Amino acid sequence: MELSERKRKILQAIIRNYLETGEPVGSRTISKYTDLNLSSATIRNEMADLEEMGYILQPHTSAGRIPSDAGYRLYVDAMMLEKQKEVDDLKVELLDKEEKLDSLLKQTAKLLATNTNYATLVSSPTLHRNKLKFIQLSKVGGNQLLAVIVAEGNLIKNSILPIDEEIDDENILKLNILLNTHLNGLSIEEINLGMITMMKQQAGIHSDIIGDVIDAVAAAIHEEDDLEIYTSGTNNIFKYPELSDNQRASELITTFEEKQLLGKLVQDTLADENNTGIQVYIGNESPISEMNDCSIVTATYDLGDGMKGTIGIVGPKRMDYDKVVDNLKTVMKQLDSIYKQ
Amino acid sequence: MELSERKRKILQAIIRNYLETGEPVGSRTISKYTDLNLSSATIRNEMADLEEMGYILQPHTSAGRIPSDAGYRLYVDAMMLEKQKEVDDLKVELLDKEEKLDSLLKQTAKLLATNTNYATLVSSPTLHRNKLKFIQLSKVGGNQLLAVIVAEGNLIKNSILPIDEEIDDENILKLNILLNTHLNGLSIEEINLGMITMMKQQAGIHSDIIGDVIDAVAAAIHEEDDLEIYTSGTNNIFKYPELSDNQRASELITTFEEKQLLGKLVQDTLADENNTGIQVYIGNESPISEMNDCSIVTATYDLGDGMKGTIGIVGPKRMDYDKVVDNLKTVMKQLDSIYKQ
DNA sequence: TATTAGCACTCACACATATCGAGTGCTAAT
DNA sequence: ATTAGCACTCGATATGTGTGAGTGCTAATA
Repeated sequence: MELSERKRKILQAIIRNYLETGEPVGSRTISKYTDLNLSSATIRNEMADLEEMGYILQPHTSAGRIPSDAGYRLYVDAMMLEKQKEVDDLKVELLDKEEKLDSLLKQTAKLLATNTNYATLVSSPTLHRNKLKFIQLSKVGGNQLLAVIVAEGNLIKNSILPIDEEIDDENILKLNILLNTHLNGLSIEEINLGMITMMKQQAGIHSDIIGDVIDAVAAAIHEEDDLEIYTSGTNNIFKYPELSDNQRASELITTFEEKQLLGKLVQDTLADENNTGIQVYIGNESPISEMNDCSIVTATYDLGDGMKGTIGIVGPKRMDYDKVVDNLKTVMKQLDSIYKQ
Repeated sequence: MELSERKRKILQAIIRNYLETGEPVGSRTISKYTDLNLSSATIRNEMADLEEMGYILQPHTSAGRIPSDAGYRLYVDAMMLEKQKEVDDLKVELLDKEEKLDSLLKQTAKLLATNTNYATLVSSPTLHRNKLKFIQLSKVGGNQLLAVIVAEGNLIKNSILPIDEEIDDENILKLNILLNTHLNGLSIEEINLGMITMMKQQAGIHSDIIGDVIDAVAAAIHEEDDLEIYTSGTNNIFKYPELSDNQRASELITTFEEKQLLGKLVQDTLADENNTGIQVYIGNESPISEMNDCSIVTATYDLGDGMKGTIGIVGPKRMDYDKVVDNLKTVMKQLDSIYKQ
């Protein structure tokens, strides 16, 4: 069957209405709501068609219609197309400049949560792709070394390395020079076994201990530093009855607390390179099965120097996509401008 | 009125039963439950007395009785007294040795949550009271310094200091020596304005920039580094109907997400020095008003070197105090032994 | 005097029943 | 092609009715 212009309008009206009320929408409502000047009976016929086509469904026999995932998808795609032209300057409270990146990201999550009334998450950038800027070993206590690793974007990682044998200051100095001359400027992915054996050789393997330390530093560099994810407004899910029955709420809360589950989403978003910056997952499209009753809108922020991360907004399928996308765009713009100074 | 031995037994029976079932307890139940061999009528009389004394209450006229906060308090105090003697060796899965403190604490929270079926929180130690062990400044990039501050217990803090003017390596070396000779071994609280001006003088105020850097380091040291709090098992609150209506659940979830609210609890617990290690807050006794419908059991862990933190377990007022206390004690013991190696 | 049997009473809760109204699909008229 | 009209469906809401666990009180009992 063909999706006529009229059907499109009716579908859109149904969705708009449902987004607002959360109640199934009846034919009479649409008959008045739109400027089509059609009777409810006609609408009913069209609705029957739309149902057959899979864009809407009836929760039970004598109820109105609600949008199906496919219906939402159609709607969202159309909206995104609109938005591309639009350079909407939404008034959103400004993010404060924060000295620390993590405060900034936490604040971002909070701002979006209060603004949109949905649950939000923001991932911190990981230094995997970043270039090493600086490495420093220092003695702390008799049998421990502190390794400080700084990557571009001033992402810092500390690691305490236990050592078996005392190392004198001179050797530490040598090691520092060795490490920095070889590794600076490389991205973490580029540091492989070859590099490491090469360094060991150059250190002159006069003592095992030096080799051990080099290994330890390499390990520290590669160590999966667990992706930080900040969440906010989890409690917002209680504002939407369709998400807040005990079963569902419990699952969602758990997902938000066990942040590593959200990692999937973050990776998924970052992986998709060719996107315009904003992605929408509706219901089952979500990479996180616990969120199959939700919609998720994500965006990738880029603060330069390889500092990329993900912002996500999670709400009911009938979320106000329009508002969410606007908010995300505005926040991205703000993040961008904060970085540029 | 006097709290006779018999009344005490009846009260205890009521509480025990209510802890299990969560339902108001009737006189007939108690008549059989205990070995007192009293008829339900007698029990009823005693119950009327207990109610007058404020230890139990009736949710509505024709219902059984439930314990009041005062009743719980009596019960818990008696139990704690018991426990003091008891060296209970509960079988609780072992914590793994983790290289990183934060993983260990996260794991602790999780273990306790799955074991007890309540929500848990664990605070990381703060370095306020700890002695400085080591400070290091390094240049990263043209106009930025990296300050690494290590305190006893290997608590590490990084701070990027922006500087106006280039500093040469020689001066950085001098600064490092100056900072370390003066500050090492002091606790953060001991570093005051006097110290700082003293250092500035000794540095010879030949250049403003040195003074600025010293100030920045001092600021970095004192900077409130926000108390990390790890939570787990928040979803457990849904297992207790008295906590999981939307209103209450939403509040609790928010409290657990906005971790700084939990800070109050942590401070409260740490402040109380003279305790045996475990504290119980029942209902309104809680320092967090959002948790007035809950009970909270807290303990202070001490990994030595001033690394103290708080563990908390939050559940309904009818929580299994016995089990919770046992679990906490066992976990403390395990933490202790992990540290000692 | 302390305990208990007995009885009238209360009240939440479960269940059945009736009513209402928003919504539908279908048919026949326009 | 559109629409008025009508019978029908079904969730939601209100209403009535029993049921049972529980109570307090009184009078009998040990």
